[in-house]
Amino acid sequence: MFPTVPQDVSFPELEREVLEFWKEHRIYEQSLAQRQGASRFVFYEGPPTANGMPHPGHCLTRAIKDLFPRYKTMRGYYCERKAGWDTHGLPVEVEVCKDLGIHSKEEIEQYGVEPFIHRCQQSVWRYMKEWEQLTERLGFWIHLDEAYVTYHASYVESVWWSLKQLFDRGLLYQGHKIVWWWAQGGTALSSGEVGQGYRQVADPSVFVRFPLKDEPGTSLLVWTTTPWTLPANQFVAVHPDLEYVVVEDDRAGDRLIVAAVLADALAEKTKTHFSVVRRMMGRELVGRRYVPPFDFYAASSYDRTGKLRDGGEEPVAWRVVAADFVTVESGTGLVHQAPAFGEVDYEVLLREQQRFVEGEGPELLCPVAPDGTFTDPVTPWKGQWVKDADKSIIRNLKERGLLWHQEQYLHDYPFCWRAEQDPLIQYPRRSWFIRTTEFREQMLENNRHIRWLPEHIRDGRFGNFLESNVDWALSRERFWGTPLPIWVCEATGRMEAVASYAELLAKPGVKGTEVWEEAKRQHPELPDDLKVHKPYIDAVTYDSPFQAGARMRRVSEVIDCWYDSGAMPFAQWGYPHRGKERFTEQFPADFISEALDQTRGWFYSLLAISTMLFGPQSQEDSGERDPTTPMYPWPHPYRTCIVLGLMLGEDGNKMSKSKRNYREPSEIFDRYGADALRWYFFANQAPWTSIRYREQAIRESIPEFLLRLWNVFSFFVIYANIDGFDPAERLEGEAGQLGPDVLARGRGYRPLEDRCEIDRWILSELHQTTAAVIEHMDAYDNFPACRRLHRFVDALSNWYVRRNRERFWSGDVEAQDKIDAYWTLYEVLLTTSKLIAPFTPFLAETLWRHLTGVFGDRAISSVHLCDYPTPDTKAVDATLSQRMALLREIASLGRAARASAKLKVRQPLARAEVVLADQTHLAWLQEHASLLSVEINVKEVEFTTAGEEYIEYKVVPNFKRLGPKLGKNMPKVKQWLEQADGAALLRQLQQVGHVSIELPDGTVELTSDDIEVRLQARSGWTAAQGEQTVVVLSTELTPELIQEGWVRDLVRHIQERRKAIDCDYTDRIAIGLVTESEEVREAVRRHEAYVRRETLAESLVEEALPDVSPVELEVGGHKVSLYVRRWSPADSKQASS
RNA sequence: GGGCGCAUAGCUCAGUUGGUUAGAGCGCGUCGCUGAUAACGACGAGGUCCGAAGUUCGAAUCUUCGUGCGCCCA
Repeated sequence: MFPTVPQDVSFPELEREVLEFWKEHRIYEQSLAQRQGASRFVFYEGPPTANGMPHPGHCLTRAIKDLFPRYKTMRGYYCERKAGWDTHGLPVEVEVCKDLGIHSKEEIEQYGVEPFIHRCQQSVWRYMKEWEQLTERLGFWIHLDEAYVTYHASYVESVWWSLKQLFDRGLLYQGHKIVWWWAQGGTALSSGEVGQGYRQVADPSVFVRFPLKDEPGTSLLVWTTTPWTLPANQFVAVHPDLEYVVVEDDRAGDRLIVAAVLADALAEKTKTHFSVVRRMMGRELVGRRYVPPFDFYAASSYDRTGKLRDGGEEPVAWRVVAADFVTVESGTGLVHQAPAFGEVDYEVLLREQQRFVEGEGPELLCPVAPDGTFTDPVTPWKGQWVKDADKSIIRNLKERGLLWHQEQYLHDYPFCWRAEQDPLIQYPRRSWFIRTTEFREQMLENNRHIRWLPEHIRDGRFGNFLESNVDWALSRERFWGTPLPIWVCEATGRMEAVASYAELLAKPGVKGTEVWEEAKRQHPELPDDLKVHKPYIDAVTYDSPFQAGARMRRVSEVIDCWYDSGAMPFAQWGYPHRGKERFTEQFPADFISEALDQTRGWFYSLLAISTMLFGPQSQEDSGERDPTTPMYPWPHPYRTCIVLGLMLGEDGNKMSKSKRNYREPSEIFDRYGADALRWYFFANQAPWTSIRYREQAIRESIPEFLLRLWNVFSFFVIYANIDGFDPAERLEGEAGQLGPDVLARGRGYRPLEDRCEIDRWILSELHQTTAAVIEHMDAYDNFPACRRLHRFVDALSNWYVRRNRERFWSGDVEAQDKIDAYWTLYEVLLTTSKLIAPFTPFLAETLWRHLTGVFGDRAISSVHLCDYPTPDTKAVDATLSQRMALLREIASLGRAARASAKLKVRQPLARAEVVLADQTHLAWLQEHASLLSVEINVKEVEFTTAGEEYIEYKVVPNFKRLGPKLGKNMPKVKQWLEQADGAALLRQLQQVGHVSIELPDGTVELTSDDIEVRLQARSGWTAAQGEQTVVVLSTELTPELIQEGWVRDLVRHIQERRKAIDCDYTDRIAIGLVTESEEVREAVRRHEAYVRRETLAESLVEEALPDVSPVELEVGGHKVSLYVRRWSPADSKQASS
């Protein structure tokens, strides 16, 4: 006996049982163990941060990450799944600062770096439990207890090793980076933080004359909203392809140069008039020298020149340069450049520096201290906060006659998100860079070998990003991160990188390790991982190899945590200090997947680091590639990457907790279950389309798929139990995975070819589905795979079971046809549970365990330990599938025809005539008329291809075939066919084999392959038409047919009563019928056997049953009182006596 | 401002190499079926396939331009 299937199934409840089963029997571990030694399928987990709560978007990522490893495992691969956590970085520091109620770097230092770091380390795990619960509840199989953690010492040391490689190859260098700087707090802000602090303010907007050096009386008119940056001016930028004009200002009488299109608007500003003197393109201005607004620097070096790389000399600064970013949206078309205080300006400086021989080009001029006050040589405002100096600077310009115009300008400007009064400024900081630009070509080449899904990421978003690669700004002036492992000689400034803590300890004259030892003594609970972190690592110094007596001290920075995550292919194993073998086995990854926002994040950091480390030596590396570091062919470190779309909330906005536009994942699991959520993700759209999270759609995946399959399963169990069909009792010995080979040993299991057509059909569908699912999944395309599964379950439920009910519920228990039906459905259900296992692992497991439990230990205990089914091409019968599809279409037309005649299906009809466009399947359909007659409840079905009585033939060209042949004549042929007599045409085709059409430019011969026949029902018939078929119904009703309809109505009412009085499927009943209608009584008498068979009635009497309350019905317009009660053993005795 | 993507039924989305009746689910209405079925089936209403131009015998599909939205960057 199969375990009884619960009446009201609760998927969440079943899933909890499955989770317990998996845990108790370590199914995941077993699934791995049994693939030990098989080819590997390598998966990398992109580490989430447990510092924030997981939301439905994370469920999608984790569901996809689970799907393919499960699939590949069932397909025979060995797929390890090591979890990971991203633990470093500013977000963690910010959380801790929030708790402490502090903000600035200074405040952190006051609080103490040491206790601060301790708090960071603890804060990392804030939502760990939620993440682990979600992971497990979703059914994401991954080794959580062996997760890699980016702050762990072994991880940090791996990162150090990689950085030392880069350092030794000359790929790490120091430069400037222009950052958004909070001067009062002494800290840079991340782009996220800057984004939060924008607000609209009015700033001074000034138009300043920069007189041309060699053309007295003519000035560049330059615009800026940050007057305080004017003392640091180094260039003026123009757009090379923009037209500029020299104008005479009627008011002032001097000449100005501005962008041509802006001239009028500018004149308007000062109510003056410009007369154009001369026109020129921006590029003609390039190189012209001007007098800067202040001479703090120019006084001493205005005439300084430098040697250019391609020969010649040029003044280093205060000249016009070309730049594409110049626009005419506002200002004058000439842009003041202060490279110290603008990121774009700084790029201009870098570009200029590139043109000069090293050391000869312009230097960065920065007369502002980190606290935001002016320094030397800007003596007049020295010590003043730059923003406060604006007014005084403007006054100064005015006094010297350089200020052409001044106004207020409303724009968005960032302020510190915590200290709202403090405007941020762009400010240069010393920073460490990785020379990634030198690997641009290699990264692009590597990228070309990656399989991206969707494809456009490769040449689109990601490719473009690589094209415009800039050096990776690696360092962060923060506290909680991987310390940059570079030690500097305090005397010579020379540096070296260190690859591990052990290497550091082995240095001569090491001191400072006691700081950590002391901390550990005081707080024994501190994890040892902290010793490689600030502040402990900063205390470690050693003797300089560069100068006797000098010490080596670590630089103060930590690194960008994106570098951490990109190092995971080797750092997760602690490579190369340990785990060499693990690394080699698990590199590169076959598959990774994250959301689109990772293009510039993890996808990039992985690719960049791997390309530099494990790719060939770049031509410009100044050092030597370490020969012990392996080199890999492209692509690495990942071969396939599914880029998931972003998930929006219910309202179409970004998911946000405060907007409550989504429900917590845990609640979704409780309401609908993990399978419902997973199926919603997998089966509703390609994973890379951005999706709108819809709870309704999650709910719908239950009836649409899960429940539909469940009902088929429940149907099978109910009848198998009633009939005592027990596969375990029919099958001796080992049952294993219960594949076709095993089932074939079952008693009564007949080879496919002996079974009836509909059994062969559903198995053919099953194998076709299997083949298609495998094909799609091998291409990482879960969406079409799910559609095929969905279609199959629909066919199973709505055709196979529906059309085979009688086989299950009537007849001899041992009849071969019935046994065939059981074996067929059993096999289909088993295979289906394997097919869906990677997608909806819980339902699959429940089905499997219910279906195979009867075998006890003889069968594999979990579907996830089975192999994925393989299609048997011999079982596939494409013609049969096609024919059955046609039959289903005809049935559907039959129902449509009934509906249009308002004849309900319970009313039997005498005849249906099916007219077909061609006779290909005619004979087959005739053989299956009975299937149809039951389905649409007609006594007789006839098929014909000659139905001119009911229909008209319309002949249309086969466009796909004829198009290339006929070309421009296509419309003429179409028209000709439209006008022709379809029936005559068909006759001619059948008899002669072709028709000839005369066209102005020749004759066209058409065979029957060149045309398609469409049918159109003639009016006046109860008919429904498809493209190739018309179904015509005979609507004439005889008294016999009407009576039969009544009886079927009655049977339905009785069945409803059975349900209402809670009868078991096999319970017998007694029926009493009381009606005044002799016609109804006669109908019942005539069909008594049928009624009793259908309703399992032991007795059927024309009187009231004692002690039973009747239900009042109407049958064919006649009142009927119906009495139904359960038949009891006592009744049997009475009856027999 | 640049890059990438998206735009198809009231809603959420499919639509295979261009082929002539553009589909599904949900929702709505009508009818039906049901002793596996919180189901299911049929029918109906609902579409300028974002707009314009082009290529083609033929365009939701290819090209160009434009509009709107999203994301990333500036």
